[in-house]
Amino acid sequence: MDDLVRAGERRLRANNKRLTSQRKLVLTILAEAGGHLDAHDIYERARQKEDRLSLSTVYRTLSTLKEAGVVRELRLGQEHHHYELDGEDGHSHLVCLNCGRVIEVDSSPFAEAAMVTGEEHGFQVASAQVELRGYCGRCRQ
Amino acid sequence: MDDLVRAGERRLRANNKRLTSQRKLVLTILAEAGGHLDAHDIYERARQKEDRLSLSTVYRTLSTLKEAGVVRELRLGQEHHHYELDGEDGHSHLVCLNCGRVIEVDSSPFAEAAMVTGEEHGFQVASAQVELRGYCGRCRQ
DNA sequence: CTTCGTGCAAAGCCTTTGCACGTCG
DNA sequence: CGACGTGCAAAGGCTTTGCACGAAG
Repeated sequence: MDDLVRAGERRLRANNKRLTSQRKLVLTILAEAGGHLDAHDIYERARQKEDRLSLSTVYRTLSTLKEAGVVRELRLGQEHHHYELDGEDGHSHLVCLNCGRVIEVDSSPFAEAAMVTGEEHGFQVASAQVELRGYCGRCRQ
Repeated sequence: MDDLVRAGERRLRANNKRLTSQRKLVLTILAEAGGHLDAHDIYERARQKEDRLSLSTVYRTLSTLKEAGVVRELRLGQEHHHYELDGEDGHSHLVCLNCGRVIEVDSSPFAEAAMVTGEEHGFQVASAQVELRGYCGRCRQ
């Protein structure tokens, strides 16, 4: 988990970005959460840690991290964005239409289809985002 | 193409929704476009047809059509939504990170993986949205 | 030191909503 | 006619931006 933070820090350096306390904080929060958070979540958690961090900085930091390839931006059926650390493993999301729960799953089953589809259209695929909507086990009764 | 409009109209009826000139217009525009449009696109095209249609009505109509299962809401890497008629055929999108072009492709290659992934997690998949990001043929040099 | 990042507040964009009027059925 | 849909304008939520101050390298 700390590794993820360090990897992120290294990547910032590689992109000639300064390593500020705010950026470390955002990285740490994302690593601790493990999953998808939105900008406001991050802001709230930062405040609980008694750190100072403005919401604009959260957005700017996320944007920076996204450009540096450290963070991935998601759209999970909500109106606003969610973010998660971009580890080696891509993962997809199952969104329950009833309770709103989001399950993260391995997306390797989709990787091959993505490659094939891309090639058919002369398209070089950099990343795939798969979102499956439906009903989770609990809500299926 | 007219068939799609008629199917949409039938579906509105089935949902006890009135068939107003504005709703017909939105349906027609979506059918003519064949692909993904955002709310503002629809609004602009309506004005070119010299019809009166407010932007709020576009949004309300899209919301109605979405509930009735006539229209599908997409998030194509842009900040805002896009919409398209929900035909039998699902399709996925290839988004070029360089020029922003969006290519629509058949998504049946992903259907099986979606089923399998869903079942593994006790999840009943209702719909899948796949977005591949990368670089299109033109931009690859 | 110089450049880049931050905080604050204000603006921006897309989208939703309240209200009175118009239209469908 | 009566309920539902529309237009307009205003409000709302998330996100971005301008500016002066503060921190990183």
